[in-house]
Amino acid sequence: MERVFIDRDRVCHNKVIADGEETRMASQVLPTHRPRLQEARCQTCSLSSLCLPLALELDDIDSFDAIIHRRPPLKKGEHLLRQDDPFTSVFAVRSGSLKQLTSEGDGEEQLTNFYLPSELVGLDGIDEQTYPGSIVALETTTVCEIPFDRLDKLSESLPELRNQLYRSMSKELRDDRRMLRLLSRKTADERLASFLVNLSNRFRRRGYSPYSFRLSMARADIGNYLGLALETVSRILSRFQQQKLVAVQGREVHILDLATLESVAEGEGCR
Amino acid sequence: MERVFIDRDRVCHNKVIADGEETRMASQVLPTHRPRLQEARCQTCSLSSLCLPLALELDDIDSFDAIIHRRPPLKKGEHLLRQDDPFTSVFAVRSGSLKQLTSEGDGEEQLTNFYLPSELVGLDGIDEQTYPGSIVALETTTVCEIPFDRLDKLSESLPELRNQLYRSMSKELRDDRRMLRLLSRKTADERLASFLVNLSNRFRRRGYSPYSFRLSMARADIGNYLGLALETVSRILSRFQQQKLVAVQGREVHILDLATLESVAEGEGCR
DNA sequence: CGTGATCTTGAAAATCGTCAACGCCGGTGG
DNA sequence: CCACCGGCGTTGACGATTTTCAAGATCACG
Repeated sequence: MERVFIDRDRVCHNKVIADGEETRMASQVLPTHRPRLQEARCQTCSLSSLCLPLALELDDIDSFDAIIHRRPPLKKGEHLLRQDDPFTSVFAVRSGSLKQLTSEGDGEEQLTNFYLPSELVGLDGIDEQTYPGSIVALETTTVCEIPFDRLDKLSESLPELRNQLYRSMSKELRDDRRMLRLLSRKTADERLASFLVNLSNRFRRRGYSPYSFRLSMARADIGNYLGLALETVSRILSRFQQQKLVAVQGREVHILDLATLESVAEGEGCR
Repeated sequence: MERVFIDRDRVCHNKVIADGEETRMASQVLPTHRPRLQEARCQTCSLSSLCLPLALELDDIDSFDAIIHRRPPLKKGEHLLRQDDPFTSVFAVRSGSLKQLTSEGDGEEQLTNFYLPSELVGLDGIDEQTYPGSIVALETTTVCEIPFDRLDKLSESLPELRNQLYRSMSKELRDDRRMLRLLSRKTADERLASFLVNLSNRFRRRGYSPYSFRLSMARADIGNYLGLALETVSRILSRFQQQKLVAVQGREVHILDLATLESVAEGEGCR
């Protein structure tokens, strides 16, 4: 009756935590003349190798840096923006994490994305000039605001920047397709495994341990995102734990057997 | 036991048929010197108001038109490109329709998108410089090939073109989010209703009847796309027919009660 | 230390998938 | 022209993964 694991296919695209170091830097906004929030510059940002200015020359980074607005940190649960707000900017996550919530008609909200440091928020607002979902901080989170009209203008003269922008959108499209596949063809076990593997990969890319991390989202968020009831998420995590694939307590995750987890995510194993 | 309809929420993003008139124009490729396949120009294309050059001045359309390659029509079942082919171009659908198939690992293929006339194919290949899925014609289909490097170059000097490109990608992102929502939270009935409503809207936008159209895809394709077994698709279409929401015979669809269909898609009605 | 949010676990219900058989349509070939 | 064949679609019955409902347990924060 009970399957050890389940399987069929693979991957997904999700996103989580990582309290970046730069949280400190901007975390207290002094009264009067703002103590150079701006001193956080792209040139010194530890994410610059992952972020939009990735391919730019130093001089060009300066131009790019000049159009950025740093924002005071968002606290857990605060909105960066709300669904249907007019589109003005895209945002790069500096530290912390965000979720995107979309509600249509009356129905409840669908969690359509998690955003981690270096990722761009808001690209899906360009077309209709409004944001298609609300963006909410999962923890203390800092973002860089990039006014889109100025970014567009700048991308005219900086082919590398333009290219990076195209690539960011393209990557998001590709990730979405993976997610479609996950929701359409994967079992609950495969979804959870995919989710964990994806997180692991994203942490690795950012220089964090791919084996130990803290989930910044609740079980309900995970379930909402993966198209599962939160109880199902909980149950399967427990089972993965029994099977020694992971050690989970609360939101702290340790991946014990990444290889097997990957094969579960891919739908190999049984069936 | 049997629910009349089911419901919760709404929308999706899919695509279908419409044998454009320009199919004729390019449909026989004569031997030697090619009978001016090129005579199909953006300036005379009936889709120009929906397609990339949408916002361009006449002169600029000429520049754009100059980089386009027209291709001989694809026959039903033929590949426009295959998954993992190197990314070189994006394609605008002139007539007919296409589907995108993505296979990962060993698993079977997931149908991730349908493409209708005026829509752009291949934008999700920019990032990794390979196409993330195969593109297959659902019927006789003609496309315009747009080499991406030249498009990118041209977009440097044509802000409207650049903008339109951003918007196309952004729209696809937004549609994907809708689709995520569909797969994640909607019942089978809601999915089918969403699918039909979405098709209806897309036909309307293109000047075709939103009430009568022909599906260019098989039930299996619809099921694959919506994350349902093809039997489920069939059953629910039958039920919709009983309920006088639609009249379906084979691939011919007549929408009888669009309003109710929309409310089913939105998840209103019961529950 | 208490209170509410979050998480876990159990049992029952239900939607949907799988298996299977049958019918329809179009095409091909005799 | 008719018959056979294969692809495609329909319908039924059964089974099962997952949801729902419910009750506790644990955690986090004040």
